[in-house]
Amino acid sequence: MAKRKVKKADTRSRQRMSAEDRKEQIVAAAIRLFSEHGFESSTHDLAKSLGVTQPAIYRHFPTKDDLVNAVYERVFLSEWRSSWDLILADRNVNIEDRLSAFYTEYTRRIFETDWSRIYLFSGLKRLQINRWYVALVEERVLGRIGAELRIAFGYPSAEEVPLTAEEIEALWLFHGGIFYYGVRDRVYGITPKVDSATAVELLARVVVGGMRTVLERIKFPAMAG
Amino acid sequence: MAKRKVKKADTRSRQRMSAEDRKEQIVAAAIRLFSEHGFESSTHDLAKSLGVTQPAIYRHFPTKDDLVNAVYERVFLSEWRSSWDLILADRNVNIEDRLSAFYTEYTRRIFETDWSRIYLFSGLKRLQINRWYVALVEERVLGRIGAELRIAFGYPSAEEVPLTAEEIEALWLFHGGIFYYGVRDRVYGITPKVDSATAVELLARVVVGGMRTVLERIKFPAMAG
DNA sequence: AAATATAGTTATTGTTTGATAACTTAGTTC
DNA sequence: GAACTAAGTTATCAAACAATAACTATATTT
Repeated sequence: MAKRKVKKADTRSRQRMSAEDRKEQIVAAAIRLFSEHGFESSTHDLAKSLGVTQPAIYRHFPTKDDLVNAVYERVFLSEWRSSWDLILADRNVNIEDRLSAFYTEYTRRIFETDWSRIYLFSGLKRLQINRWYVALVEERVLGRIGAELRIAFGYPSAEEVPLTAEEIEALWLFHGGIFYYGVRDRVYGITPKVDSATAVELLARVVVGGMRTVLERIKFPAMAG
Repeated sequence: MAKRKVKKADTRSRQRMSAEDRKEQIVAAAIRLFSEHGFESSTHDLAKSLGVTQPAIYRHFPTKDDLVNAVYERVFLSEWRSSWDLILADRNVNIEDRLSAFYTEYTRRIFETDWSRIYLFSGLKRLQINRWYVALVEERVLGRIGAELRIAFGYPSAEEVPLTAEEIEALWLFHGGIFYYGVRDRVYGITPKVDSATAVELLARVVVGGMRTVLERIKFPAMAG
């Protein structure tokens, strides 16, 4: 990988890659480039970063749009780790520690520089894929956390009394809060004063403290007194 | 404004604007265009939206970059309302209501579609202006709120014991949370299930509940017990 | 009403961009 | 080892872009 650049002018001895490998490599380089300069980055620059000519990209992707879509898929459709669900569901652990453990894992993904920047670049286009992702978070993260908090605090379960819009929205405040920690760091390039582990601990703490206050003010029909 | 388009071909009767007015008009149109499609929007499209030719813009702005900077200034340097400071400082009102009132006013600005989208577009460029704005928020919003919470909860004042990095970061979680409410709505185009007034009320509630928990765990040197 | 200043136009330029066509050569198949 | 496949190149294109030059016509000044 480092050696190729040396034999720059001598195209005769250039290594050729399998279509599959090259395609992967192009997507990976595109993610790096797009996350830094947006999806308007030129295919010429992309090719340069790979040490190939610009038409070479068009052998693997019919249009630039196809490449962009491949980037979306690679970034957003990277599989949802089922271990994340398990962390939240483990009632042997207290809820604050579960939240801390979950967000430690989850932020490992969303705090990746590439991930958060690509997410915002695409979000600004109001794409369907962002709507889909937001719905996913609401269902698999916030819905789960909301349900566990109900149990932890001794309120009716989410099966008995579905989570209210206020509960979900309050959970969005916290979720958005930790996401925005990553935005300040990775997107704006402003290093926060506390490291991400501390931020996650703080998050777990304020979720518990804050949601207790939210739940106190909800009138649950089936409750005594 | 509506009439001009009719006499399209007849340049003889076109109204001319003063340089000052036209400059204002161009900036206003640029904010609309850039907030929707980013700063890479073409000067041709901008001119079209104004019903003038593209070189006309270059009479008022030497380069596109100068226009972009004019947009930054207009969006970010819109004056800081001193009434915002007063709302937070009024100790005759309980802290939750103050927070609610403050964020009602503050979100009126940051939830403007133009504002939040331009903010993110420029943030993705890691511009100095975003660093400056983040520092402003930290000082004039979070610093103030943190200080008032200390008083409200009976802890040592921020003058006696400066706010800790954890306190500021916890306040960032909430602030980022409400900002992200606006992002979901205005940037991604996904309408949240509760309106912004409710979101602000929830915010005030969880700030009070959450920060109480955060402050409980801080060891204040001068405290008895 | 002539002279001056200037907002806006038409026409054009040099670059950058996504994309295509025709060719070359590295690797594989028989 | 000849024939074939396909990864990659060179050369080129048309459209879109920021920017400039030269001109036109509308105000304002005198």
